[in-house]
Amino acid sequence: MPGSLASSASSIPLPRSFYERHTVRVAKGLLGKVLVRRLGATELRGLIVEAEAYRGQDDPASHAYVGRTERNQVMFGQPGHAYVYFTYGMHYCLNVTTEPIGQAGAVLIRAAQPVKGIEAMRKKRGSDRIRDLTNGPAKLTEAFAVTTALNGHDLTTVSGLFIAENDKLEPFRIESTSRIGIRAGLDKPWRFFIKGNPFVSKK
DNA sequence: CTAAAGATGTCCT
DNA sequence: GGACATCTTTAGA
Repeated sequence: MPGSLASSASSIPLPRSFYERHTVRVAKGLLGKVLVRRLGATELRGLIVEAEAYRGQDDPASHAYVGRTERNQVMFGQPGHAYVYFTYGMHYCLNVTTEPIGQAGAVLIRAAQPVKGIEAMRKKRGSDRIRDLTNGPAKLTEAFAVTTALNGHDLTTVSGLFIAENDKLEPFRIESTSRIGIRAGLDKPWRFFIKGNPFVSKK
């Protein structure tokens, strides 16, 4: 698969400074980066193709809109950590924290393009179709075995879960829409995805 | 293919 | 008690 969008060998985590910025900027910046999951001898990799920005007081769609609570506290903490929550009684969602300490912010990773460990993802998902493996926030966490056990996990060191730069990435265009599955804050176009990528959720 | 509805646990008022 | 940053299955065109 030389030259393909999916090829990447980097295992260097993105630095803290990448995350310590305005959440919208981080959300756009994460497109094309590589989500890496290490489970013993198995390594899973996925190219991030869709993400949403959630901020704090100025964002009625955010968990942090109501202020600091036990669930959302990691959104207020150090940038570059995983914020994982459980929703709809059966699903997990993976976010990465943004903005300086004390300021709430997180980016929801909504979809990825499987790059490595596809067979392992198939087993976890119980699905044959590659396109259905990671084309949605809860599908992605299931394929990557992400649960609240990883809530607060630091993503800036090589470990069981981190995000790396992509070595060989073809140019792409970013498209934006309002965020999915929310009632408030629909005016903000804070959902970003790689235009034309088949692994983007919805359509 | 689209649309509708059910499953199910946790958070927060 | 209501809402929920979702997915799957089923029914129908």
